[in-house]
Amino acid sequence: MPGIKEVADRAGLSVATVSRALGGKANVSPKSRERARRAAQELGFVPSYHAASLASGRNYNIGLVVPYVQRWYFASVLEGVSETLLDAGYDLTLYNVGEQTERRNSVLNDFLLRKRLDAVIAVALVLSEAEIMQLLAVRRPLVAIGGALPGAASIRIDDARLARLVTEHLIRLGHTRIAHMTGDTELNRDFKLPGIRLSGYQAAMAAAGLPVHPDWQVAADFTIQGAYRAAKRLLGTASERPTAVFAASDEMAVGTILAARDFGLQVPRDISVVGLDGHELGEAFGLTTIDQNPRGQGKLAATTALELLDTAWNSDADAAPIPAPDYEYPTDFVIRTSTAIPPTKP
Amino acid sequence: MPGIKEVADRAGLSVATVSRALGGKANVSPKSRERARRAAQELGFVPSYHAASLASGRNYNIGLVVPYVQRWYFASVLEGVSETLLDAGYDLTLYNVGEQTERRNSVLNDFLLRKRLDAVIAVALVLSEAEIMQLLAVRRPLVAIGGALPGAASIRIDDARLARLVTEHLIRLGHTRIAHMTGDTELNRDFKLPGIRLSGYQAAMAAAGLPVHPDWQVAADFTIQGAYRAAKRLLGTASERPTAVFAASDEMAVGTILAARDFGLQVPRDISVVGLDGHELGEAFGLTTIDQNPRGQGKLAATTALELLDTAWNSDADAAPIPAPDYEYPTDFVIRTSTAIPPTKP
DNA sequence: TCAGGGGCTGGAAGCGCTTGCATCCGAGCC
DNA sequence: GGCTCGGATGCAAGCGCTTCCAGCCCCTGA
Repeated sequence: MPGIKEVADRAGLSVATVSRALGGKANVSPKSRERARRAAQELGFVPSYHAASLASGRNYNIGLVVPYVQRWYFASVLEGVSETLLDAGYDLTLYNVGEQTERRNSVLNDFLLRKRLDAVIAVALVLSEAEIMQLLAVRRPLVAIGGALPGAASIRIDDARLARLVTEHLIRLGHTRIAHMTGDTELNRDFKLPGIRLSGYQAAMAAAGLPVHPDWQVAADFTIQGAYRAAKRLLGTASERPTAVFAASDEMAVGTILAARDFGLQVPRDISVVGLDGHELGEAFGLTTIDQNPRGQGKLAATTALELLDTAWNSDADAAPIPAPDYEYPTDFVIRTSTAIPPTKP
Repeated sequence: MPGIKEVADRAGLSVATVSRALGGKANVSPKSRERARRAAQELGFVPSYHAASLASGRNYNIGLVVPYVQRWYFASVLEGVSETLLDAGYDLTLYNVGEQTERRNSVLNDFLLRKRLDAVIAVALVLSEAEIMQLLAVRRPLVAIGGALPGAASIRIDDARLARLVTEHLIRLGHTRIAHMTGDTELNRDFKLPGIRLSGYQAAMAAAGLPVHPDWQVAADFTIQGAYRAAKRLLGTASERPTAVFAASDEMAVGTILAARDFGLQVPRDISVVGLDGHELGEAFGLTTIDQNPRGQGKLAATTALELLDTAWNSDADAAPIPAPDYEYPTDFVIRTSTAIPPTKP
């Protein structure tokens, strides 16, 4: 495998000049640059990232921490981040930490801090203050999506407000018996999202003076199949069946629609269903939802991380800490055909 | 940030001994090892991966190349790989290359060869012989899943045989008008899987002497929503409606079931549907399918890569190339309630 | 004409580890 | 008791780059 030395020899230049030439640095004559390029090309030279990182302190590698790659939201964020980073010539190191706190911690300690990541993007990650301090102490950009981390840059949507919005949509249509399918937090107590969306629902109901029957709050695991089972319970046994369901995710909304169909209920004639996410599947089900475009959020997060890195590298090491931006990502209320006025009493 | 030098000073040992102690190498007295450990602990020392890699040639980093993280199959493989690697203390560098050949190539050239990956796991990746040579030339383990690469280790299932199996299941039930929903290869001509499963279907039909009506072969993009649209075309316009559909993936099978329901067709009374994959969603739909456990395949692929690395590092650099194992992953025929005997003619 | 200055270049010092080699020491042996 | 042997240790040479710094050359302006 050729090293930069071989390239230098072949180009008739010094190692230093070749390094500058290939690295796009200034102070290299066009002629030398071209010679270096050609020599590298001919030898099939590929610089060693490790050596370059060691010498320069830059890694061109950003870490992404997600709890569940399998789920639509996280996979979408991942996709967005991946695309942006790939285009920028950065590597993406993925930490799919799952719900086990233990693994999450070992990831934080053993990996994130090992000086090989330039920045970290954390999706729906809840950290203790000490952990955040630890991460910020290494002076690397930290970007949070789907759950802010104090001190870190963040891309977020106002989940409480959006949850309230969709609930109000149902209320405005005339519904009074509105159920909510929330997220299961048994497996991961750190996962705050379900609680936030739930609070938006409750706020809207309270503001409208509507009762929330305990049976109308069910929990599922954010998957279609989980929601399907939960909705069967909801629609099968609720003493007074709700006329509308707000599911905390589109996948769960779809599961709910499927369960409703199984009971012979027509959506939206007999029951209205709304979700919140913007899942591609929503269209096939005519699902009314709010599109939060997680892929776009991922792209924005990656861009933000890259920008922060740029600023960091172009400023003094002892300069004031860079202020971390906080973006509220725009969302889109998509009204389709899964919502309508409630059925008139038979 | 403390370096190994600080640890050595604090422990009253040499840098060399500390390195050996923390690296778990032999020839270190228990006492020194303990002292080194404690000093490292107290200083919060974290070794620099780059320096270690540069010096040792090991990266503790494995690359995973997938076309679409968003899809169930790939996300599942990713999950399996990720879990195994995390447990082994390895990093996972993800390359979500998408369908663009251009990006795929730049990934191969600029990233994979940059000496920072110990091994590469490629999912459903089709490479030219030259590309494979290039990858193997760097003498790093290469493991393929979902599409073998000549010369590389591979984890695979016999897609043609399995496709034939599910088709035969329908034939055995008495179906003669069996449609097939295949994969869309427009976006990515490299994606061979749809063709292979299609051939299994055709083989089974031919062997049974059954006709394959041109209208009975439709294509979709492997998503529920895509299959839903395609199935609407299939079931809406087919001159003679099929009594059974074999969808090339579970997601497409689900889309087909949804479309059938929209036409007032009951599954399996009016129409039988089978998939092939083992998607978690299958259970909620009573889907008959073959479970190929991609998560398990991912775990096996990671394990294989780690084993190959072990062997490589414990053998001479000039030793004979390590034979690449080829595993056929076991599958599981899951018969549920989406298949039954065909309806009797009205 | 000559000093000054800026653009290029190359030498060499690291970056922070790992590891081959030489050294040292204590235990076991004759 | 002297000698051998092997485990434990430290020294120092890298790993393959980047970048500081000094030096060179040539162009400009006085």
